[in-house]
Amino acid sequence: MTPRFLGEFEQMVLLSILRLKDRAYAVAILSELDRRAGRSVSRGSLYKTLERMEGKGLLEWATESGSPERGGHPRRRFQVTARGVAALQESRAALTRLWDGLESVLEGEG
Amino acid sequence: MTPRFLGEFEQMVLLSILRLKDRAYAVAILSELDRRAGRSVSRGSLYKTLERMEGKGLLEWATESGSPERGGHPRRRFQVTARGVAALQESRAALTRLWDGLESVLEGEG
DNA sequence: ATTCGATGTAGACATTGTCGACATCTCTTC
DNA sequence: GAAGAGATGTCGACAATGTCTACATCGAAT
Repeated sequence: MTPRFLGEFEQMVLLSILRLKDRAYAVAILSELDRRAGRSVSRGSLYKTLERMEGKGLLEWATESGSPERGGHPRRRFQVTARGVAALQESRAALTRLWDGLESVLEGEG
Repeated sequence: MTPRFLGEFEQMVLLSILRLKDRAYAVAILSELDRRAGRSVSRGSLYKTLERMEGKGLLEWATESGSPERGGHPRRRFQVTARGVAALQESRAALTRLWDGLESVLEGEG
């Protein structure tokens, strides 16, 4: 099993977790994705991707027991592993190299 | 059918074509992908992706009749459409927004 | 108990990513 | 002029990702 490349959604999810630091809960990731990347997906989609990436060792989570105000029941806090960070760095480096020199074409908002 | 996002490979292929300008032939794209993104795929993989993106209007091609020195038989020259460029801009903008502020984490080469 | 809001799970299916094998077309070279 | 070789391109199959909807739970407020 070759350590394949990150899918584009996987990349965004990992990035969102990193941004949220210690506040990376599923729902928060969902809204970060929506606000930052204009990407709104269902919870199911997110969880599936989260599970798959856990299987690949790109992220991990800790289950926290019920918190007060909210629904008061356990939820998971996600965290990107060192391996996940490395994968992110590679993806970024590759894209950066491809973008290099194309700024004039790639600028502008559609 | 929602005008979905670009897959990560699609993104790289489009970018390679843009970089090659008027020299975007299949084999050239393949080596650009390899050199710039460290991504080596088979010709079959590339053609499949090219066909699919043509179907989505992200790129187009012109068939050139046999050239001298080479195998002397027709080959296709690819070109990214306005729509493809727009998709590329969106993907880039989304990633940029997610990366913003994470430079310290994303730098370094694994 | 019933409903509600916050979570998480399961199963199904569409889209992308990836190959290897096969088919063609010319130019060489016997 | 048939057999190879090199450059293209085409096909069919299958694995990996992306995506949804429906369903199950738990605790709080009814």
